[in-house]
Amino acid sequence: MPELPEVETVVRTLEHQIHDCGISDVTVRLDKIIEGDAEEFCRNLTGQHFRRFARRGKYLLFYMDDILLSVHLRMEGKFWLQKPEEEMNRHMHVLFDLDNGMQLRYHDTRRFGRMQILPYDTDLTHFHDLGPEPFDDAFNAAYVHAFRKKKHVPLKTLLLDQHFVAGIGNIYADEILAACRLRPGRSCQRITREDEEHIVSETGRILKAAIAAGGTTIRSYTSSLGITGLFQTECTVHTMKTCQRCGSEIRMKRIGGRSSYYCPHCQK
DNA sequence: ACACTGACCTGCGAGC
DNA sequence: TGCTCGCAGGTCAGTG
Repeated sequence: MPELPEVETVVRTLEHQIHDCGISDVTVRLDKIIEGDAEEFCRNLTGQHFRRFARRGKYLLFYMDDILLSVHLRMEGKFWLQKPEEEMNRHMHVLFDLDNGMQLRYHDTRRFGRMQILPYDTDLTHFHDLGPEPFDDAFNAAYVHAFRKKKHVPLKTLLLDQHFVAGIGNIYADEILAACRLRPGRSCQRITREDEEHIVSETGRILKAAIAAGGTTIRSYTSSLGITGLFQTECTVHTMKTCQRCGSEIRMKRIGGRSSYYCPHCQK
């Protein structure tokens, strides 16, 4: 369940670990992970180097010598940097042999993740029709106002809409709404200008704090091989039993098919 | 045109 | 103990 902060953590960790590493061979063990032809994918990547590391929404972006590799981890995708002789399991679907003797392994129990080769100069502004990055100036109260006025959905659904803003997932959507004291089921038609400003500021504040928390684990990663996020660090409502602010019992309701946690006392 | 639902997948834990 | 069932959730195709 990697959301923006975890993807950012993975990007930074990999940049630290495999910057400028070359790919000597690629093995695809599960074709469906690859968008397009798997053999062509392997051919295109062989001989390329990991030159630059970036993120757009929940997409990992690896700029190679003259192509772009985009990876979406979806729910359970993870990268492992291991020695080729280390034990393999049935969930390791794509293997990148590196010229430093290590192997970068893509692990995904639920097989939802996807990888794609794109032109180096792919326009990221309209990439997968993603909305603005949460830290971009384009994500401001006026933008929230204009977007939400066209929609008739609960606030939770609005925050999860990647066309609205890129990178928020189920956990942070709940946390942002708790910080704004807004119920996830509240219609996005029925909020104030002040609420719009809160949504912008709390989104930025919470995601930045989460990235900073993810950053602390990067250090522990240097001694470990798995690259996963932490992100259950500072939840106030999501999967909690009682509200951290008032002690009320947290309620769970399904909104837009997702479980949504909120405090009935603090959130209106 | 918009909003909603189910499919994609596997592993895990609750309940019988 | 061993089975079934529901849940976990990001995204998109399909439906109303």
